[in-house]
Amino acid sequence: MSKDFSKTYNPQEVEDDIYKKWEESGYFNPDNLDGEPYSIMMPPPNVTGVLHLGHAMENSIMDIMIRYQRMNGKKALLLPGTDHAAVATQAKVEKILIEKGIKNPREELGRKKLLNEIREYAENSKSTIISQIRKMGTSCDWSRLAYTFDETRSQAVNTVFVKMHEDGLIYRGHRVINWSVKGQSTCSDDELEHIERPAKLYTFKYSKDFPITIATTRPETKLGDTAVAVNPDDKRYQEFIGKIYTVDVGAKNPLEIKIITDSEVEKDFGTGALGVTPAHSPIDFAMYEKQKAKNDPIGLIQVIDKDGKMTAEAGVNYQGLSVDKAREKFVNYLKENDLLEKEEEITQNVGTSDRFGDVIESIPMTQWFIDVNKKIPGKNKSLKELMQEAVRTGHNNNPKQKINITPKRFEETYFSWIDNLRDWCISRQIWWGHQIPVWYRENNGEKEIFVGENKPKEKYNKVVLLHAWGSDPTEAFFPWLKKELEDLNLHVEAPKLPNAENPNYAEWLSEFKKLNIDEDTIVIGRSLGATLALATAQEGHKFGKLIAVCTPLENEAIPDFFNDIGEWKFDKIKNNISEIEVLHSTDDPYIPNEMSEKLSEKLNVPLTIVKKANHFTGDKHQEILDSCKLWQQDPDTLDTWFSSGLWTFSTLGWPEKTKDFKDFHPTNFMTMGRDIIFFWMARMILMTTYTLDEIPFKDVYPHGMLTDKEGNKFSKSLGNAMDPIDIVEEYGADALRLSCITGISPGNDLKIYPKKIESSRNFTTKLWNIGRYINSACPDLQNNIPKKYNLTTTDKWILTKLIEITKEATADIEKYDFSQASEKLRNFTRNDFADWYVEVHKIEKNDAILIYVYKQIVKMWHPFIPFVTEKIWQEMFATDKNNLLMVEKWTDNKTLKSELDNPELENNFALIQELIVKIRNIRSTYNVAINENVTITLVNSDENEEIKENKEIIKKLGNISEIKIIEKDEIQKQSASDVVGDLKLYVHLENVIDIKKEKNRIEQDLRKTIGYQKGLEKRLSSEQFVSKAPENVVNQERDNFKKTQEKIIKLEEHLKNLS
RNA sequence: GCGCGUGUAGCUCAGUUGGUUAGAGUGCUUGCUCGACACGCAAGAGGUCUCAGGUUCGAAUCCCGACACGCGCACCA
Repeated sequence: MSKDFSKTYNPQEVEDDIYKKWEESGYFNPDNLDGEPYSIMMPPPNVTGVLHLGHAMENSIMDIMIRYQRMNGKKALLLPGTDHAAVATQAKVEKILIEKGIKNPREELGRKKLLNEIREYAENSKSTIISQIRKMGTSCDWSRLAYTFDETRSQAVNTVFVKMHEDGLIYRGHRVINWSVKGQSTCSDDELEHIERPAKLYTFKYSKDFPITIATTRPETKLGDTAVAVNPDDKRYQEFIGKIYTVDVGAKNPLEIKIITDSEVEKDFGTGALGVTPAHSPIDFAMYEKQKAKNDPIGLIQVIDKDGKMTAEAGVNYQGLSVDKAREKFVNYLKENDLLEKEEEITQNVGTSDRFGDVIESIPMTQWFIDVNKKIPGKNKSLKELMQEAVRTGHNNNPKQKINITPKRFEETYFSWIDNLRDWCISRQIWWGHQIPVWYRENNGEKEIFVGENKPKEKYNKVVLLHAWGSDPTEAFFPWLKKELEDLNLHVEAPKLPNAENPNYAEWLSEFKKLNIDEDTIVIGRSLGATLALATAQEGHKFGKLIAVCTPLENEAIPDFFNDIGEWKFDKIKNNISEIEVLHSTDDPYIPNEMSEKLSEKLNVPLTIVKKANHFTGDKHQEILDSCKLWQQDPDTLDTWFSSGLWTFSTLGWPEKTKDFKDFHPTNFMTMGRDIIFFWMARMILMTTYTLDEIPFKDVYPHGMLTDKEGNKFSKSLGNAMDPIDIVEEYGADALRLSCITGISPGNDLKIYPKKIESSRNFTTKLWNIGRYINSACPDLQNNIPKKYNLTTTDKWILTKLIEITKEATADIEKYDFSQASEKLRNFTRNDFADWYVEVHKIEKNDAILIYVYKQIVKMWHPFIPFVTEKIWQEMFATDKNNLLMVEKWTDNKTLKSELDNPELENNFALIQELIVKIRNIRSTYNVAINENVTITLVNSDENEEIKENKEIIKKLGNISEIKIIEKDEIQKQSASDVVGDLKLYVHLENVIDIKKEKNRIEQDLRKTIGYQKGLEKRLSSEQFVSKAPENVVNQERDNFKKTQEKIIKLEEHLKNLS
């Protein structure tokens, strides 16, 4: 095998090849693995751009788990995917378009074009994300790649929506919702970001003779007040309760203010009375509903509209004003009328939209909601209760279906969130997302509604738009219409008929015949366009429906045209067109009303008069669309978390009954940013327990956020953003991965900075270089430990440690303590194996043990730093080119012990180590150069066998030329001395010994030792300690005392001899 | 306001059920090319474990309080 060991490991040169090799092996795909299934669904990154460091951490965590499980013989699946991220992506693309100069993308582009723009952006982003995930070495199964907005996932969304609707859990309701004026959409309670800002609190009366003073920070909303609420126990206001006062504050109508009670009102805050504005405050709206339930209703007046402007209800003085202007004006009104009592500066928390950044307005609207409190049919449990149960006792109280959250404290956070949870508003007015699977149509004045997984079948599926006078229908004829119709997924043709000046019937007819018009077609024609359609029907051309708008049957200006049509035969027309509607616009400047009247009369169909069918205005008029009698899908889209909530099972092909679903659900492990516990984790639990009657995952690990060294979150605006790919390119993916998990503790933030990454990189190089040494020092790398072998002290020591560390690292990974695991492995690899065992190997040359331990180390490191370990494996240990480390067996403690087959491992190496360190210390103190010969004398009174056995090691590592061992202590002149366990050490330093320095050194040691001994003495002389502390502790301390005593004697002796 | 987390070496963090003289990485000092590694090796300095109280024979660890920082939640009109 070729050995490719460069001096430093170059990740840039090997990572891509290694990843390719893994991918081609097929082992990313669990279908090619055996064993028990183990699954993790990757939290799908938003297609709003590129991955950031947080994703790198998430990928590291998941990949450690999946590689570890794969090496443990599991059928391991890490399923990758991306999230269309509804509002986030649309907001992002709109921002880009605005920067490009498109002022109002929604209006200027329309639904279809804007969606195309977003789609294009999303696709780009997706492919970037995928390549980034590859770069990080994540071993996910690309053959199962999913996207929240693809066909399969959309099917799951619709299926769940319909099921919830059937169960009455999804309803359409008119309620106060959170409205972003800037985004022109609702948002859920969780999408609000509360920010603190200074505000003014105004205390005032509605009118001079109104008996109660109230306070508010939003005076302009007071134009919509319908009640004043006081605490039922408040003595001050008893006499007013139930009374209605009519006040005129300048709104359209005088306000009818009813005095009501509500225990939520705090007596001690402000005046203890609260002006109730049901339309513009969720709390006030709740009061409105409570009053309604009590059969003591209060009014609801909407004074702010969707654009953040005052409505007509607010009165002529306010209508059309912005909220801020109206506030100013209203406060002025109060001042002028001497109604304002107080004006105070306070700080206030306002909810802002987390995506659009503007202050959220509370507005009453009809929206779709998920009822979290209603009992699910057949369950006697609400969605809230399902969510609680899964984490508290297990789904259906089954402990095996219990979700464990690491760290545990997040369980409380989760429960308190559920306690405060209100019905979830799921409809959004943005376009990028799953359109709500509800269709409406107008049928004979009746609104029909259809809720289903797929669009109901249309009667007609094609539309042809015809205009007159050679105009381009897409420009002159209702410019919006083509777009609207196409948005309904219809095939639309809009041909321009020739010869504008003098329309020629024969010519038009031949053009008409080229069109693909049949019984599935609706023809919408205005003026001569419609006339032409009638004429062709008369000639025998059959089609589905004609909507004739302002249609002339004769025209003096172009007699030839009508002459060529000939005599109208209305019976024939009616036979060939299955449905006809006649519309006339009141302000069409060209076609007189009578024409349409005549047509409707002749055809015996009603004439519909519409406003503004003027082809020059482009104003929408719903009548034409309604006339098509098409199913129109609810234009709203679903909250993005609706689809994310289905992620653990929609990714497995549900609602199809797939094998994947059977094998891999519930998933074993899930991780996500701590910040989306509510958004996502909670929603997955809700959706999955409801839909599948099982939990989505067994263990969930919400991780903290990555920050820079100062603890700031990474962000573009702060300018501290680090691109994970830049890091991969500079330091390698392994270094990035290792940095992302060293120092994490569950749920806490983690600081990451270049020095840390460098340090991780240095470690991977270290691991590589150990391999490089072994590769050059050991002739046979396939050398296995022989059946019979004699272990030296060092062998025993390193194997004992290996067993210990294997046990601990395994346990740490099992409990998701990745940092602990890697830290232990790092210390073992560097401080024990490299610094000591490898050095000893240079003397003892026990290749088999060296290789064995190294192999285990490389295996254990693989989940953390897969590239360098795989490369080492390929260079050193792979038995053939298909042998990959990624599917080698993770060695657990049990197999390790049986492989070693040596029960008598023990640790006697510590003494040797200490001795060597002391020798080095003395050498260093006296600046003894390496090439200078130094000899030592050891007083080995207790005949420590290890010393004799390991003389060579002491010599080599301590750089000693000779060791003399004596049994009885004799004063060694011209030497430095120390005490190591039972041993006394003399380092002979004939020419360099400095009595003063040596005295200092010993005295310092002595001082420390005596201090320690005194502490021991105190403890041991305390009767309390001796009688109450456990025996083993007391004995240990006694033993320590004895040893310390001996050490002190030796040190004192030496000190005496020095003087 | 309520809740949670954190506070240990200059910096970033470990520290198991309380039990010797509190550890690692990094930085710092000193010395080094000894069979791989200067992205390295060796030796060393560096800590009132935020503060105050309590429980205990014994506290970085458990309890109570204070302070600082961070985060989450909240309807103070």
